[in-house]
Parts: sequence; C-alpha cells; structure tokens
Amino acid sequence: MAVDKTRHRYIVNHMVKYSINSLDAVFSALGDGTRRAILARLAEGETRVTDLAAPYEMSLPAVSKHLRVLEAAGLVTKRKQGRVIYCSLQPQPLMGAADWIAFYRSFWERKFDALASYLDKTADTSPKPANADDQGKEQNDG
Amino acid sequence: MAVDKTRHRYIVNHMVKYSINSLDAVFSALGDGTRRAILARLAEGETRVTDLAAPYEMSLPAVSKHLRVLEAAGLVTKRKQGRVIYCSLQPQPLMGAADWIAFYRSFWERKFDALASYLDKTADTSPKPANADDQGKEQNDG
DNA sequence: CCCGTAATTAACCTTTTCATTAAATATCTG
DNA sequence: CAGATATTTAATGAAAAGGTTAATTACGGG
Repeated sequence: MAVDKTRHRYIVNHMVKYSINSLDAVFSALGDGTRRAILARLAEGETRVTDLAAPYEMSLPAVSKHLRVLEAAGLVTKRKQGRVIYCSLQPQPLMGAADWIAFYRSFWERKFDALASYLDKTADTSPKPANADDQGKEQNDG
Repeated sequence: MAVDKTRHRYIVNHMVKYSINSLDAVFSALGDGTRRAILARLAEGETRVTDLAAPYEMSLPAVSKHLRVLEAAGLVTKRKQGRVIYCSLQPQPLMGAADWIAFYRSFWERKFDALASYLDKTADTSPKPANADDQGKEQNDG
C-alpha cells in the first residue's frame, strides 16, 4: 500500500497542475514565524482557532488574520462545527514549494560537493561542528 | 559526531549552524516571483546585475533592491570586478527552507497515501481531485 | 430570551514592501 | 580629463502587512 516515489511525483505534478495556489502566496505565508508555528501546531492535528491563538500574546483577530493568509495560500482549511472552527493543515501547497526548491537541487549538490572536498582538504584547521546530527529535525521553529 | 547519515547532512548542519539567515527572510525572499526568477537565472551561473535586470520591465534600481533582499536572506552574494557586479546563488539558505518543509514530510505522506488510494479508485476520469483528501476528522499520530 | 463563548469584521494605525525617477558613486575608455 | 557605463542611494509614493481595540455575527445552554 505504500506509495512509491514515482507515484508521489505523479501526484505532485497532478496537484500542481490543479492547484490554485501561487508560490508567491505560499512562500509569503511561510515568511512569518507565527504562521510557521501555526502550521507546526496544525501538523499535530486539527485545532480550533482559539486553541491556536492561545500560545501567542497577540490578539485573536491578529491570529485570525494569519489564518486567513494561510487559507488564501491553500495551506489551511477550516471546518465549522457549531460555533467552533477547526483548522487543518493542507500540505499540497507546501509540496509545491518544496518542488520549487528541489528544482535547484542538482545545482546545490554540486556546490555542496565542492564544499565537501574543501572541508576534506582543510580538515585539520576547519572548525568542528559541535552537534552535527539532529539539526534538521529540530527545525520546529516557533 | 553522528555524521552517519550523509556527507551532505553534515555539511548542511554545519552551514545552518553558522548561518545568519532566518527562515523569515528566506521564505519572504522567495515570496516574490521576480526574486524567484532571479534565483532561477542565477542557478545557471554568475550573472551581472544589468544582465539580471534586462528581462524585466522594472527599473534597474528595483532589481537592485530585489537583489538586496536576496542578499539579506543570504541567497545571493556579490563579487565586484571593476564596475561590474557579479551575483551568485548561495543555496544554503534554500536548504534550510527545504529542511523546514521536510519536517512535515511524514504528515503529508500520510495525506498523499490517502490521495493515492483515491486516485487509484477513480483512475484518470475525474479532473477535480482538489478536495479528495478532505481531512475533516483525520487522525493524527505524528 | 439572555448571556457567554467562538470567531470574524470594521476601523484605524504604523511599518514594510515594491515601485518610480533623479542624483550620486565608481570605473572604464578614448 | 571628459564622457559613457554599471550600479547604488535618495527621495517619494501607493499599497500591503501586521498589529490594535471595538463592534458584530453566530451559536449553545441555562
């Protein structure tokens, strides 16, 4: 049942094709720490607006506006149940953004390979990285 | 140490550690189509400011400002040779952005798996997949 | 029905962004 | 040096972003 990489690629292309979200909106939406934190929270699951707003010192309307931005970028959808509105992460546009970045992957890898040999050659004198392991996973930026 | 993953991972962490760029600046910089186009051009290689500006209708100072934004985000560096300034793509911050997005990968893959089964069931006949993965009451265990 | 809660909208303010044109700086060249 | 070229800085302005408080809409429950 696992979906292979090709399958994913297909799906991504499919979605990009049908996506109404512009990269402008998606990247701009990601350009605010509060909004990234909201997405991080939503990655844990559907959350109500009030709960989403609780951790912040800013007012509820401010959070509401951030949610509108995220919604406009297609990153968040809302579901109303009674007077409560539940927000969910909608990851497809993130995938579009990731795709854009991935387009340059071969370029950077060339760069990184070059840097790698540089580091190999200068191993004696180059500064050592203190904690090289889990950084990528701790990106949970608030 | 734990450089066990890949050489690249090591390098990326190294760079992240020494990077002065915030995700805010990087994602915001990417939130403008002109700037993304500039980066795309720079991915082909070092380019002078004037050449970079040529394809656009906007004035040279406008492009210059975009370059300043990209430079502030750490995405572009400049090299002066005589009166000409050559710009280069600096991909490390893009990597940081990609890492941020990748943090949610497991979440989306669950989504995409759901969509994949949808697509399997509906073949190619349906040209409107947009909300096929309506996540209303989806579980979260991540 | 009234009241409290959930959330948005309205009105407003300040700061930032994105663009412009004109002037300045720096450099190459005849 | 004079003049052309490459690029930035300055001054300016409109629009968007991000925040506030107050008012409003919409429900739910005694």
